[in-house]
Amino acid sequence: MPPGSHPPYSPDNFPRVAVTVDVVVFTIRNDELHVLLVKRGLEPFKGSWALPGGFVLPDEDLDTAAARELQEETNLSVGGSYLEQLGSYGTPGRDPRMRVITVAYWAACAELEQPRGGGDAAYSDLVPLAKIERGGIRLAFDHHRIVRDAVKRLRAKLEYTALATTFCPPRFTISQLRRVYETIWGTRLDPGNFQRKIRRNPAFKHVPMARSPSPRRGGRPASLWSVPQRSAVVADMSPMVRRPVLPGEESEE
Amino acid sequence: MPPGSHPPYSPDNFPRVAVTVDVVVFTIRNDELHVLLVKRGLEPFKGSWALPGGFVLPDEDLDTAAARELQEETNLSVGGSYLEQLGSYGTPGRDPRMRVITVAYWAACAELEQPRGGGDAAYSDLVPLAKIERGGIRLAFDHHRIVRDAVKRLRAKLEYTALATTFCPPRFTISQLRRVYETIWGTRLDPGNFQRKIRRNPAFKHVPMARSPSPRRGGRPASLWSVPQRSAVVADMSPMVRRPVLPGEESEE
DNA sequence: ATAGTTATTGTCTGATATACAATAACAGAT
DNA sequence: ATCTGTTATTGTATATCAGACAATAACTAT
Repeated sequence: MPPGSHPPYSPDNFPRVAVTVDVVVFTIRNDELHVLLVKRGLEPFKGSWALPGGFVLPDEDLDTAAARELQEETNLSVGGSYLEQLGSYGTPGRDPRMRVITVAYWAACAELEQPRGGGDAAYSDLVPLAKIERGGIRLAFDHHRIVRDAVKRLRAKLEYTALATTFCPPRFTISQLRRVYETIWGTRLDPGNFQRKIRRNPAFKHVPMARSPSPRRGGRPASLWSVPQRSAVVADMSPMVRRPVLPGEESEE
Repeated sequence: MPPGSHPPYSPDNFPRVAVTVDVVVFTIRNDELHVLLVKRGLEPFKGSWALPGGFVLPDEDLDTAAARELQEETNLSVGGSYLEQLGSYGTPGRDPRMRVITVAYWAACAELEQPRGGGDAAYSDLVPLAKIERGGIRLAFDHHRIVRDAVKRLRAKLEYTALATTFCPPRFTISQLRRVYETIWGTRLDPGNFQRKIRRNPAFKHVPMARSPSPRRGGRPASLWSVPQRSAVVADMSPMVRRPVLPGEESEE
């Protein structure tokens, strides 16, 4: 067979491959970025943490499969969160049993209830990303790489979209939103400049009359904002500049 | 079966899926952006244009499969071009024969020789993107959507990387590079400001002594530049702003 | 009333984009 | 050699914007 030829293209003659979707679900809890993981109950990697995921069903679109996995693991409708395809991973041997190609997705969610281990997962939980990045958690398959890629994309996307709002409730204060940036980027942003940045962006709408509920430790109550157009969340916005972490600033307080 | 359950995960029990890679190969010819297409010789969509692509081989990584397809169709080593995963497309029914999920890639190449129809393609050719965007070409499967997504990504990536250089020879003039931007964005950029922009970027190195060969119709000869670090091609650069097309400017000359 | 805290607005400075003018360095024609 | 046309490159002025940081505003708690 000359190089470049392919096996005949018929339903009975093609390489045997399984296709799954895996989802990197991000949420913020206690001002820390967390990722939803499941503890594997079966070999291989039994007992390791892994990304929630599973087979793409025979008549299911990829996006649908990812939304279903997200739903199954979080009991959260996709409506309130953001879900985006990250990329596909198919290095031979990534699953020791057989050839598995996974289409990875990532999701940004506001406030998740404590996971209860739905689906076929033995157990699931939110794990601080810092712990994963520090290498404190062994992930199954190539899921460490997938998480790394997802975090990179998340951080990049905050710069030029209003995606940070998906980590907030529908109505939020500008400070809450700033906190999201600071948490995910690990930086500190100037409150005044951030304020202007948001107010100048027409995608953000003032919620009239509304004031932030009970400020925790005093302070002027903040006005509430929302992004009425769901589409505006991913629309380009003038870039939010990512400042480097100042030494000693990480461990403040 | 409760909702959220999956079929048992074993080599003999998983949905039957075929996985292919398709590549959107971009190149510039006569100051026009072109896409490499193949004319299908077999049903379905026999006689239609389609993206070059094929099965992922049993022991092949996804990137490798894409590079192989690129190589087969262009006789071009991947070294001289840029290849990146675009995303996966797996809507049920996108291939009428069976469930096929394709991992799409896109590539940017300088100067392709006239395609000769290698691989299993009946015939291949470079087609002006404008013709595709105008709807003047019927593409097989969901390849129209894939091309649209690839173009979007290409245009976006020019803004904040030095990727435009992959459409140029190893040593190029700043005007050549500007032409690439103008061609792909369909805009006109200020020569003076563009010049400064490039010169200020440390990724671009002056080729000492070298002058551009024979200017076509007179004019001061330009100095030559290169991007020595391959990695710098995809490194962030200060954004190149995309200007809207001025009315009547498209059809100038 | 006072101190402490967060929200919001003002101000200043430096960097950068953009428009556009001015030079520089060539080819070709006269 | 001079003049004209063309492209490359440098200058300049204006507007905008980010970033630092000061000043108010509007609360809570004491």
